Amino acid sequence: MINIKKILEEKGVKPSHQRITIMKFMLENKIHPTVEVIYENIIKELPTLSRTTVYNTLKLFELNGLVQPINTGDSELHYDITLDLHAHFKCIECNDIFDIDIVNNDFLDKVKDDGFNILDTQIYFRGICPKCKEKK
Amino acid sequence: MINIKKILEEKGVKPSHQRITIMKFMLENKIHPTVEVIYENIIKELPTLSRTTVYNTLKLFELNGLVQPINTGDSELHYDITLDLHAHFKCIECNDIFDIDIVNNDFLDKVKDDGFNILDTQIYFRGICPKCKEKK
DNA sequence: TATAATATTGTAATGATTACATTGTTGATA
DNA sequence: TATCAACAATGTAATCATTACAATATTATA
Ligand SMILES: [Mn+2]
Ligand SMILES: [Mn+2]
Ligand SMILES: [Zn+2]
Ligand SMILES: [Zn+2]
Repeated sequence: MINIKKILEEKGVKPSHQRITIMKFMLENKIHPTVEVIYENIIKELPTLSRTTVYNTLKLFELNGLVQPINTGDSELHYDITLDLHAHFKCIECNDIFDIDIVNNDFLDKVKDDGFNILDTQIYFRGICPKCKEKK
Repeated sequence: MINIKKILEEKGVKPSHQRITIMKFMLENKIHPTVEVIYENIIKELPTLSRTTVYNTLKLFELNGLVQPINTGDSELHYDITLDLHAHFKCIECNDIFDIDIVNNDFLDKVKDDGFNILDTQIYFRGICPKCKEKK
């Protein structure tokens, strides 16, 4: 049983009821949700929740290194609770976003050697996932 | 001297005056421009040009494999006339977007082996470019 | 030329996100 | 415990890139 309160406090985020509930959802549902998805799932538990609070909270989490934003090119921004370097695969059939391990990151060295100071790396694939491929 | 009309026709795009001018700009300025940047640069030459036409034209180019959209996470979409697989580096100081060669793409094989059918690959770095790094 | 097909234009609508003002909550202090 | 300040949550209005749509212009065809 993880202590969500402690996780927030360690990053300097005051653990309000809403923030704890949102962080709990992120930790228990690693599906790269959008603000809307988070809102729809939590509103049952927190009937007075405002969409603005979800927007504010995710931005606050991002600012304090608790989540990272994932831009898949569609209109809504996704958020990822997993912070270590990994790629994403978005299936155009089922719309799921899969985590893809990066086995070796030698390709970063080449960029650094060329004098670029890398602060963030995003690798993103679009295509058809194994499950949807089989269905056809 | 390249024949822009032919480039468009080969992809099944009728070479109107506006489309030729926009394609010419893309070919002569490989800066990953946004719709707004394209519009601001071409309006001098085509005073009656509408922003909507630029939006429509770029979408048409994209649909016909003449450009690819580049999503850097900021509000506006960028377009790239270079279509072969390469990465992008956006400098947070000067906001320039640099092309980064991908020396080997073995990492794609791993994903394909896992049963994913890749249709598009985007690799994106954020950080500080060599020039801006030197200035500090 | 007449007519149909296509392209361009300008304005209005959309929709995700942000700004802002108000209200609510918490925690320290007297 | 009552007061007060700091902070958080809420709801509505504004923003802004993009798209939808209808009107007009241009081009191609007969
Ligand atoms: Mn992920
Ligand atoms: Mn490029
Ligand atoms: Zn799928
Ligand atoms: Zn720079």
